[in-house]
Amino acid sequence: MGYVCDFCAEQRSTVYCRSDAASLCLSCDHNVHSANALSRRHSRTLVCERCNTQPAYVRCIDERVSLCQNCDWTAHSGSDTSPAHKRLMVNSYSGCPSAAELSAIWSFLLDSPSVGDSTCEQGMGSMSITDNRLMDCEGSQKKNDIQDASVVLEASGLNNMDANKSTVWMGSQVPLFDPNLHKPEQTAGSSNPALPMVFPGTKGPAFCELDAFYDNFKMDEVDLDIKNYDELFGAALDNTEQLFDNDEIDGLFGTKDMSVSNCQGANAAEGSSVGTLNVAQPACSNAASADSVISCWTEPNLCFARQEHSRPTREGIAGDDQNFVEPPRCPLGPEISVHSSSRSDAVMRYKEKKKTRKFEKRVRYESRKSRADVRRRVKGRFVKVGDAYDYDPLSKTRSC
DNA sequence: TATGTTCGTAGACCCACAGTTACCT
DNA sequence: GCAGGTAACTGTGGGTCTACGAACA
Repeated sequence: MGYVCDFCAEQRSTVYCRSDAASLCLSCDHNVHSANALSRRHSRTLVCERCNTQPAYVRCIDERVSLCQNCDWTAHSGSDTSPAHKRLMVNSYSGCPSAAELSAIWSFLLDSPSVGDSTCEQGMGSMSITDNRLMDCEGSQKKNDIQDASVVLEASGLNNMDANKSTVWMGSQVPLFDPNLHKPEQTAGSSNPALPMVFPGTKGPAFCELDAFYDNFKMDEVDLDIKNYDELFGAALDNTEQLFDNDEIDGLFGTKDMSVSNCQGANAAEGSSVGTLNVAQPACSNAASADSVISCWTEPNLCFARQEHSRPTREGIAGDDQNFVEPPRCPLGPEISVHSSSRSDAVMRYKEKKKTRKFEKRVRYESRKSRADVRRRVKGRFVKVGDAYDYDPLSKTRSC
């Protein structure tokens, strides 16, 4: 990873894809992420213009650079003057946005001197993404690939939003979640309250990411009941368990009153608030930026895949696996305003999955199983060889 | 609000019999 | 101690039955 696109190795990298862990130029970004429905779900954001290896999550207005949290901390926590810099959350996007939509998402780039002469601008211009294509993305996968819609929603949300008014802050404390913004009716300028909220610095409309989250959360492979998380993950997820324990579904989808204040309470032991996440230096030094923390939730594979191999105790997080990012205690806060239809779909999928879930039954003797599989039965009971039967597993027929 | 009925779900049970285990000679 | 014989026990899957809780009148 570096200054050049990881894909073509020619153009300057402009955006960062967490799912691919790659920095791409806009042209390659389009080519790569328009390949299929899954790749369109990848959430991308600007690449940090300082280290060029991490996804940017803030835009320093004064310095006109996009920074990852690490570089942001380095730049704005040390000196006396830089903390006063105005910064904007860098929005991420997914789907196949047009150049105009990208401009809307990152409006601050338009007045950036580094853009006009960069491949970024050229990339935007060279992108052959049309609005029709975008609509195709939406239309053809209206149900299955709702994240494509995030491009439209996110951009429209921003169009209606005064960027400077939305989330400008100063100092080293980064308000990832503004409790005032969590209210569903306050979608930061959105005229449609039904639209999912757009949270600067997080990934698009909450429900899109959550949908993927829910999908990945169905861990039939390990036969997980959510209530078993505590057993499996121990104290590392103790607070997370609080979110889920009351009611698996409602806990997951936030229909219970999971207010920000509750989350803060759950995080009290951690010594950091959620409403204004204190970006502690250790987290930065550990490469566990708030941005990556968010991606941890929105990209569950990243987290749980690791958890499959190692129990994520706090010690383990800090020591054994430096790359492991502990799931945040309550980043679901703003995202609990999941669209009702999305929620019902998710609930339906969950119930369906739960219904068909096979509680792991270990077959100790394969020979017995294979024999039982071919044994004839009467009303489910085994019968002697030669006796009348009503069910033959081999022929799937009934003799009487 | 209390009671009775209906419905859905989860879990126990049954069957034959090959393989395993424990015990005896 | 080793080998062989015997009895008791185990564990397989699909259908059925029963208990229980939720929903409704």
